[in-house]
Amino acid sequence: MYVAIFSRQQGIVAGQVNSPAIVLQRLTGTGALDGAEQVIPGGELAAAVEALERQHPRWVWDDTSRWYPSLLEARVRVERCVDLRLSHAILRNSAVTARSSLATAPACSWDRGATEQIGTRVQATLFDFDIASADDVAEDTIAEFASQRAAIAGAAEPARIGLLLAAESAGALVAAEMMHAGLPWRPDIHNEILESQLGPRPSPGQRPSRLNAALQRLREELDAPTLNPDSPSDLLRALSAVGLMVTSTRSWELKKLTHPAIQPLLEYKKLSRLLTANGWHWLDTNVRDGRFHPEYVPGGVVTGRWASTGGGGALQLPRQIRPAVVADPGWKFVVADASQLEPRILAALSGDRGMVEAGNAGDLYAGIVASGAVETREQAKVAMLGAMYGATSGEGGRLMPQLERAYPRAIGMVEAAARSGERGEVVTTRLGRSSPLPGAAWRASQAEAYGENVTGTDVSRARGQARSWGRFTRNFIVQGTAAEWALCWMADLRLGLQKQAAGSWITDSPHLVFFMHDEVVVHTPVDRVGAVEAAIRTAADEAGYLLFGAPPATFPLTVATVDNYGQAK
DNA sequence: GACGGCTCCAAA
DNA sequence: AACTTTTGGAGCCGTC
Repeated sequence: MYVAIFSRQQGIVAGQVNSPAIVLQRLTGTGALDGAEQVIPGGELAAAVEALERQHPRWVWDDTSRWYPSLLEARVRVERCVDLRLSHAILRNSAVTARSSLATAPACSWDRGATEQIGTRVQATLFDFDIASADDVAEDTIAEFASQRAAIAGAAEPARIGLLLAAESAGALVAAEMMHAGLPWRPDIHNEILESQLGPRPSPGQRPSRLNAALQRLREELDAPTLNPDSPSDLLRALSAVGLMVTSTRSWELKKLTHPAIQPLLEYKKLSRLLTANGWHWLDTNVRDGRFHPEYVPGGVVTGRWASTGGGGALQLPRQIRPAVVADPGWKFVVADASQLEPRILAALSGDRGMVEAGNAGDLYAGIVASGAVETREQAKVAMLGAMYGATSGEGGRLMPQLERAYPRAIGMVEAAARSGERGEVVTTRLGRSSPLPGAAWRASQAEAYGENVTGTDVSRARGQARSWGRFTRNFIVQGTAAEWALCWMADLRLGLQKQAAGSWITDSPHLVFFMHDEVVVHTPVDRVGAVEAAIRTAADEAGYLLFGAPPATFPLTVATVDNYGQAK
């Protein structure tokens, strides 16, 4: 059962605008109307959704981030939804629905970004006096749903793309729920970490004492009393003045040098990073009432990974400050990450039995060594990374022929994806997310390399760009399919936890509080730890099954039950 | 003063 | 000089 939900301007009389009404409309699986619409005042939305939710509908709405946060504020949770905006983005680009009307139609409002859409559409509903355009926006929801269902039905394997859209939509629900719940955060412990590294919190505009000390030592050693180490050009000049010839000021580059200035410089960089990225200012602006509320952006990365935005930097949370993530009294964190996810995904995706078996022994890299393909675990690791990223030189590149002999199907698959990208073609993940086409500049420079009056520079630049796009498409199939696995994992885990919760509110029972590409954190009462761990493992098995069918490929987890996030790995 | 490009670094 | 992917954010710096 599907229920579309959208707003409609009602009772517009000679320039007088009432508050918008909400329309609920039951739909069939093809998007046909199923019964009469229900029109309710905006203020009764939460109650109406809560009542209908008992029938377990799949809510069809334009944008989860527009509807769900206010429902959660009213303590109303939904089980399932169709996020039309996220689904549209996938269907518009996917090779498996390329011939659908949805994909061949001209660009429309569904092709616009989330923020832009919110800005224009909400404005249109609230303030636009033109009744026709207001109604267009509302009715659009049902038409779009029907168009999407037709596109799915027309795909060669509707189940796969259908699963992807369900998982993507479930991910949007998870993101909203995690934003709502927040990640438990102890400002006092965060402050202790900052003070132990930087010194006491300085007054505004002042440098912390330890940072200042490092800066003064650096200036002395370089004999540069006004040096600003935050300015790369300033720093390069000062370094070369004392005979240190470097072309960049990256830390790993500086570590190779021997000079009394290097230690305070690296110290300055480390402390400065901590202060600017996760210092007191970050704490003041991102943590309130003991919770960090990061802003996730599902589908924010071309490969299907999530992005985050809003200054919190949720997906780059440094290990250094994770000890400030502390479970509530009587609660624990169950932290689980999918071990060696991407290489395992490649093994399963390509159906390379040898590589799957190497992984099923436990440690995939050790399994590769055991097969005789390479000599050390470290070699196995750089070789696999090289295969997935497209290393051409260094040890990774050098080991590729050996790896290819041992695992021809796996390596053949990423090589084929790279060649497709170099030709300017799209590649597609297991469930049907396709890579974007390269831009006009890329095409122009490729065409130019085959034209007249070409110089060697033109050709080598074009080839370089082609290889670069090939590395992107090579990685796309692996990173994108891994993201699909993670979405299925999280979607199934969410439902598993919800089932266990037996009707209690999200934050009163075990719930997801953090997600980072291949890792989840569940905040749970101590006595529920065992059941949570079981749900996490069941969900991982289910994700593997959904993507690749019955084993052989397994996706083992590393699970830790901890009081603070810093204790996990 | 706004803006974009650049460098650097955090994560997976 | 590097030669391996995807991101977000802070600060610098030149341009408008």
